[in-house]
Amino acid sequence: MKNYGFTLRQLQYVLAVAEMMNFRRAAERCNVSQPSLSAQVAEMESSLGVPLFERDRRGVLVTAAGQELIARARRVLVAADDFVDAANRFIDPLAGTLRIGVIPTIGPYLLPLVAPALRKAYPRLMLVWIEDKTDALVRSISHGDLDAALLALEADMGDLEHQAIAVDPFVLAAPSGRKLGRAGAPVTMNQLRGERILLLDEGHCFRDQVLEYCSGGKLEELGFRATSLPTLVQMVSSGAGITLLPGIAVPAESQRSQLSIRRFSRPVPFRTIVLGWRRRSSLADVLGKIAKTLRVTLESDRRGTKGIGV
Amino acid sequence: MKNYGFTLRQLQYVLAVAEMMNFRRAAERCNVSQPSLSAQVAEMESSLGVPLFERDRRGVLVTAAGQELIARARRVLVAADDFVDAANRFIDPLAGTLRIGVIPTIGPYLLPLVAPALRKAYPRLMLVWIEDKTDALVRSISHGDLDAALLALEADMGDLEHQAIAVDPFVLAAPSGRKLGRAGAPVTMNQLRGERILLLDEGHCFRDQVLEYCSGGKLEELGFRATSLPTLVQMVSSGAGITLLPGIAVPAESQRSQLSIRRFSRPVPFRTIVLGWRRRSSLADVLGKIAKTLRVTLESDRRGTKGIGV
DNA sequence: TCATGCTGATAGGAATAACCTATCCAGAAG
DNA sequence: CTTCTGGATAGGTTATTCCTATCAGCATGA
Repeated sequence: MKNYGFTLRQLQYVLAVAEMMNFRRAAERCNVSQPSLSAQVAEMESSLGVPLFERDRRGVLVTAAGQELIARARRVLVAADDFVDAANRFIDPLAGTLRIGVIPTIGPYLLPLVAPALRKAYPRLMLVWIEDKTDALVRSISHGDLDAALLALEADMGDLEHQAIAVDPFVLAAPSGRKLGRAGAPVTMNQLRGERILLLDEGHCFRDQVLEYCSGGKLEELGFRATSLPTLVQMVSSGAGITLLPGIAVPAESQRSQLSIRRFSRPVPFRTIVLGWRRRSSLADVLGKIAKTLRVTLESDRRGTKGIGV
Repeated sequence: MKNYGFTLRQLQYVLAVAEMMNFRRAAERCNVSQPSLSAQVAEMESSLGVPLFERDRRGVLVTAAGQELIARARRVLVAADDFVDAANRFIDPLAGTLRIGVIPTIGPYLLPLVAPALRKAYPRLMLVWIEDKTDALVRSISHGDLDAALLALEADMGDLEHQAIAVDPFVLAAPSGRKLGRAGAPVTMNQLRGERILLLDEGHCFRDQVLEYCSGGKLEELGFRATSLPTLVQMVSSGAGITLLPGIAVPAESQRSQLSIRRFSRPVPFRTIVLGWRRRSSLADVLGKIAKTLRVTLESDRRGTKGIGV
């Protein structure tokens, strides 16, 4: 039986240094004295035979070997986290804290709809929601900083396991004066030719989807950034152009008087909202249950308000 | 920064107990005294709050939680192994030992062809070959007992990453007297109807492929087991029936005088020989290089002897 | 120029964890 | 009723990990 020559704690220390790029702050973060941490990191480097950091007087540099090994160290700790999570779930399967990410074009609209149902279904489960763009969330999940995320299936989700929650059709938002085909009839993609289509900021997967669907239209790069859907809608209602909106955002965003919301003709553009998590996460079955709760909640909700669905 | 409450060594101990189903032998395997191991396992259980084993007087039972947690513990250690491997490769990228599995219908025929080239290309690399059936090899890889394996792509390889090495067309082996269509012309699948097709033992992926290709033929379950291709060929040459052979085995197995080897007409049945390894293995790039060496060696070899290829 | 503040490394001693040998206790087998 | 085989317990030793205090190199700013 081989001796690993390093401990989980040493891996934590190395990770902390890599993250903080500073031994003192890393030590603080780990609740140990700086000499202890220094000693452990040095011990680890000598037992591996490879230096991970270059100690310069003004800070820390990560060596090439360090880059590679730190990523693998993180994997070890993610697996270890998973192990303790699994153990805890044997004590109480539906207790503890879940950190769930959600993208900005879903979060503000979906969470109010589902939060009460989740609280009711899992009273001992503390849900923490973190809003960020898809790629940041996916990275956080694989680093073990998040347990799951609500994403659009159509975006690049990396290697996540997932379950569908809802289908979210897109609609057209135009200034209320603007005529597009026969009033009330579904809008076709052709009718968008020549229109100024306003886009969300870069990094939003919803922007990418709109770009793909509207590749025929005249896409407008704006002088300033539309950092959120409310901003975008504000611009549309003041006559700057038209835009697409996810159906889920309509109830909240269509309150504006200057705005006209129109359905698209088939094939209706849409996205699939999914809950995704790390492959082989110990939380997989709890997350599966939560996904189901979300799906059921939204389905029954849809029958009431016609908010989401195709 | 959280405290894991357990050490890598404790995980090793738990794994050893799970494998040996006996504390004393597990301790021996870990080179510690039985009380030390017992104490560490108990310590771990209490810090997790979940018992992993039931100590019965006549041995050890694994609890339900144990089953689940032991699998996850193994993943932690596989990640840790990977970490040390990665570190070692920074010391010398092409040194060390690689344990490579190979299936019985490939090993005896392919290894003699490639071993000299590998020794020449990677003189500081010690290659250990382990022969077993596909599912056992795949399991060993994911347990970290093997680094890679030579398999048929058409079999169920689980979640392995892989690179193709060669395409291996199948041929027909019949007793030399037997007539099938025009002599010398390629044999069609239809001409096999009514023939007694002998099959390899269960568990060989080659058997499954033959079953799939010949689903129209009259497949013979034999009274005794054909545990290897030489056995099978022996039976064919003594007139018990016909069989399919992988092309790679032809040079070695066609020496028998009573045997006639025939090509198939298009579409020629074949398998794809690949080198597969654990996803995100730290050895991925070394294994990639080895795969390339194998591919190149076999290609140049083929141009010489017409052994493999389509 | 010289104090000050920031890096990380070093020294010595205290606390903790891991280990060993010897022994114990309970059930199974002879 | 003894012996064997399972694992748990006791007490002392060794190894590891940690702490505080201090050092050394380099930058900044008075």
